[in-house]
Amino acid sequence: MSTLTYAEENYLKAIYHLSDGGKKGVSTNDISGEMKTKPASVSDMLRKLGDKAVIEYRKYYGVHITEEGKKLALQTIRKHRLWEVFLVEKLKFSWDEVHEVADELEHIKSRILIQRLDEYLGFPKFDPHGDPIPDEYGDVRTRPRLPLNELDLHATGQIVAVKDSSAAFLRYLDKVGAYIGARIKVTDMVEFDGSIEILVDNKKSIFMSKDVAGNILVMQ
Amino acid sequence: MSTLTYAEENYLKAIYHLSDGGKKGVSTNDISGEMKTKPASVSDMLRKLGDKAVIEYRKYYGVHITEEGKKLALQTIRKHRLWEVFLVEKLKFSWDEVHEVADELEHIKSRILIQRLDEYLGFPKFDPHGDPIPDEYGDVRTRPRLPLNELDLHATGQIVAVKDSSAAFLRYLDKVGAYIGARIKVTDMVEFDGSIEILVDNKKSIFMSKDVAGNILVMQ
DNA sequence: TTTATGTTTTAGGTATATCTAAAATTAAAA
DNA sequence: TTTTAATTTTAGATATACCTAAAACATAAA
Ligand SMILES: [Mn+2]
Ligand SMILES: [Mn+2]
Ligand SMILES: [Mn+2]
Ligand SMILES: [Mn+2]
Repeated sequence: MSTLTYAEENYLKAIYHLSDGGKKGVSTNDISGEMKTKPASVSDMLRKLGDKAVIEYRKYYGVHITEEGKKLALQTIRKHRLWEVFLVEKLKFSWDEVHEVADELEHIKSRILIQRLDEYLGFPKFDPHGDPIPDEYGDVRTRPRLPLNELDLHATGQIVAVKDSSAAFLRYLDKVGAYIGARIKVTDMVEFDGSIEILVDNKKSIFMSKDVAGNILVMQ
Repeated sequence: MSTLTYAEENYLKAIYHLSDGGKKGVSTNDISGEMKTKPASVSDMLRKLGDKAVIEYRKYYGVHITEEGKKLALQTIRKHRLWEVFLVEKLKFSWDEVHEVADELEHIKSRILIQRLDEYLGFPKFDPHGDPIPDEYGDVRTRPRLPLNELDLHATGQIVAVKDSSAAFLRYLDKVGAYIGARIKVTDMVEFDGSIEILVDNKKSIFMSKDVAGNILVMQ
């Protein structure tokens, strides 16, 4: 099992996410957009990742992640999400501040560090954005979840994650009082633009656009 | 204030240590030995560090660290030592396991991270090896300390730090029962080779070579 | 004061990770 | 089926961080 550089880890993680966990192929342009590097740089990197057998690369036809690549990507994701939990739970970061720092911390190479961190945090199963934390072996316990805008009128559910975890979106959620774990009920729907009104914890009413609702994931 | 790469931070830290905190000049060969890179690579790096004005570099005559360089080196040292405290105090690492990991963690760029970590750890003043942790502004509270082998017979003191913090030496100290904070008394001295016997906490007697004693720092 | 030795620098090369500009390829439109 | 447009790759640069081998330099020894 060859070891990856920081840049290779970042690309592989991007490919894993873009491929929806290895289900779809991913194009050079998609990766370029995600990584904010030029398509020419992506082509270079894909050749290298192909040589290391973490992706299957057919020129001009995009890439698929291999089993080995999936395993390595999940290790990086595990580290990223554990560090996010640490930052929020222990260092009192807010959930919109953790991403950049975790993007650096995820590359620290030490098996024992991650094992001890996991233990120290009480073996958390989800990160501050509701995303599942893979275990040591790369197993992810997924739970069924769907975008809030797909709920029927009067349906109830619980907010379990966000699709968009940009600082701007997370701060907006803080402002209106939506949070992971909140119990919600759809109290109104506007046919015209798909915007909805929800009741949070049987207390607070929030009105939101379809766009916002589409980035909130709920469990029914 | 230009920003440094990981490699530049590592070299600057080495130069700071080798120069005894900026007091002495440092040679290319010394740096080469410390960094385990070739002298030719060191010359390259010195030119770059000179351009960034963190050292004063006169070809063939070694380098001196500048005020700006000292400040930056102390920031890296601060981060290194805070992470070491975290690893030992929170993640239950032993003091001989923390160095390599802290050598990676020290490069994470986030002011707020270090502030919060410092706070979370209770603003520690010394790392697990007894070395002082510089504050945000690079101020170091030093305390007078001398090698144990320089103590007179029957003198008392307290172990406050180790000079050599290699895993082998630290594990040896664990084995014989010497630790930071221990109160000691020199109970015997062998003229011939400088080896000594000390009494730890008025309980345990330890016999050690001059070499070992020279790597233990005490406060009287 | 010249020579020898050790130290340091330069010259030139490799590997990673990026870029721009040009060429190649695929896929869509005419 | 040919042309066009979009995508992707290659070619050639740049920057960092290392290397080996050769040249330059400082200093200690003769
Ligand atoms: Mn990253
Ligand atoms: Mn997250
Ligand atoms: Mn380091
Ligand atoms: Mn230390």
